[in-house]
Parts: sequence; C-alpha cells; structure tokens
Amino acid sequence: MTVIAIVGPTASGKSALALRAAARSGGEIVSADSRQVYRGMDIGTAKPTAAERRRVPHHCIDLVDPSEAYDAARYQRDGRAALADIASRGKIAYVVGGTGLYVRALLDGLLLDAAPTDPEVRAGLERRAETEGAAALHRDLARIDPAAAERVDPRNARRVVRYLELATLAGRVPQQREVGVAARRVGLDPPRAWLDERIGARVRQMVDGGVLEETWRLVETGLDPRLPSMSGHGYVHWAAHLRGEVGLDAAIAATAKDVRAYSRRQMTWFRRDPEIRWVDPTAIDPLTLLEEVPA
RNA sequence: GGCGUCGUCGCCAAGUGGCAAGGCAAGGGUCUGCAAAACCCUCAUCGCGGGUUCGAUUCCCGCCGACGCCU
Repeated sequence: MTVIAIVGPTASGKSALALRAAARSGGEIVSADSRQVYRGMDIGTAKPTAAERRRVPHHCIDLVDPSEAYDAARYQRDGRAALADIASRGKIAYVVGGTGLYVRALLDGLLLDAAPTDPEVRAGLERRAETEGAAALHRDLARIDPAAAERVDPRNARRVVRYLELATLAGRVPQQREVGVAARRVGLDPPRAWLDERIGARVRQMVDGGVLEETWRLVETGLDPRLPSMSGHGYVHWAAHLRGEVGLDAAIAATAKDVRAYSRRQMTWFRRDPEIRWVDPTAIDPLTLLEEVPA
C-alpha cells in the first residue's frame, strides 16, 4: 500500500495540497483530525466542502455525533480500516493532519488497543485526583511503575490518571510499539506571519460561512460543554457571543488566538518526527515534493 | 507661560533604598484511549542626564515626553 502523509499546523494548506495531489493521482484522503470526526461541526472545524468530498473520497470525517466521546484508540481502528480499504482498491492514501497523536496512532504503530481501559477505574481515579490531588496519584504510580512515573508530570492530572489507570489494570504502563506504516511524510512549515494571517482570515470566513448558526444548532441540542467535541476551537466563544456576553469581534479575536496557540503546539508535535521532510509552501509548491517517486 | 499627576517587558499593571509581582501576548517543550485536550518552561534592570547614599527603579535637581487643570 502507498501512503503519503501531509502534516502541518492549521491553515497551512494541507487539505488543499492533499486535494490537488489526490485528484491528480486518483487517490483518497484520510483525515487525521480529532474534531472533523464529529457530524454537524463542519464550519467550525474547517472540514472539506461537499464539493471537495465529491471530487476526492475522504475518510475519517463525520464518524460520530458530537454527543459521543471519540478518542485516539477509535481513530486508530477507523484509520487503519480506511487505509486497508483504500489499499484494497489499489489507490494511494493521503493522510492529512492535524492532530499529532492521531497521526502517530495511525502511522507509528502505537499499541493503543493493547492498553486496557476501564471507565469505572478511571472515574474513580479522577475523583481521587480532585480530592487528593494529582501528586497523590503520582506517588501511587511511582510505587507500581517507577519508570513510567518519571515520564509524566505529577501536576498533569489527566495524564497521571491515565497512567495510573494503565498501571492498575495491567500492572505497569505498557510502552511497546509495533512496526508502523511506511509513508512518505511531508510537513508544511510556512512563515509564522503568513500563517497567522491565514488563521485570522479563516476565522473571519467561518463567521461569514455560518459558524454562528452552526453553533446555535449545537447549543440547542443541549450538549454537555465538557464533551470533547465542544472543545473545538471557537465554539465556546461563538456560544458566548450568542448569549450576548461578548461582541463578535472579541469572539473572533479569541478564537484566532486559540488557533494560533494550537498551531504552535502542533508544530512541537511534528518537529520531532525525523521522517518528515519540511517545505515552506510559500517558497515552493509542495506538490513537487509529493510527486517525486516514492522510496 | 504656570500648577499638578504620570513615565516600569509588545500591551495591561504591582512594587520597594539593597540586584522589579502578576496577567495578556510571544517563544520553546512534554505527549501511547478526553489531544483543537491536559501540563511544563522561558521572557524587563524600571524615559534621559546629574546628585545624595555603602547602595536608587524607588530620594533630590534638571531635561524630554504624556495627560489634566489654570492664565
């Protein structure tokens, strides 16, 4: 199977590039984006348009309702199924992301299914984290799996809980990996100023495109604001604006700021992947890189 | 022209005679089932010039700048 991964921060032009490449080669696109899996959240997550999706088949988009909690393990299964499906038809798969953990889960052989989980155990640990503090859980973790304890920040409650959940269930925190998917990896790394501008423009376009209406529909269904889907960029700000708490300009600025901060975190994820070949899309057309004969 | 207040990091903003809080922004980083999440790290010698003092960002003088009031 032939897999080409196109990674980079939000608004760097990944999707457009993938679309061009896939259209030309008759390939298909696998999204590695943790928010585009939610149905009904189209504008706010900058999903490819219906026309684009008609032009090139897309996978791993619109998988679940926003009321559902999707996660990396499910993505790994769905993504692998998509890759297998595309390969079975002899097509090239373009993985586009996005979400660092999802890209790794799909391409780098992370053993997510092998790591157990138990909602009750986790809920109990979360309760303890709130009452006793993350540091207390971290001490427990250190007793069960000292090496793993060193890898987590004792102040990061969410990660400590997951590690302790793993240690409790499996006796230790699993670290093994299996062979990943061989894929040519291209990273888009445009100048910061250019990216910031694009992000601002994109957020403004979302308003024109109807994010407010989209948010209204989501709010009406009474979604729990703590759901992962609701943490998608902008939705809290759009909702606050709909309630009359903040002006539109303030909501736009706040959203753009969130996206900018996120795009920086995305880069820290991708920068450490030595297999990625970086391109500045404002300097050369990344398509030329994609069309070199795959190794 | 006079009187008064003020002048601290890109922005907002504390503060003290003994090597300047905090917030925002910015930059860097961690990451194996919430990841557009969670968490961590970095980031000023205090408008300029004198003086007093062991030592001044903090006190005094002058200058420059801002704001307010007055003539």
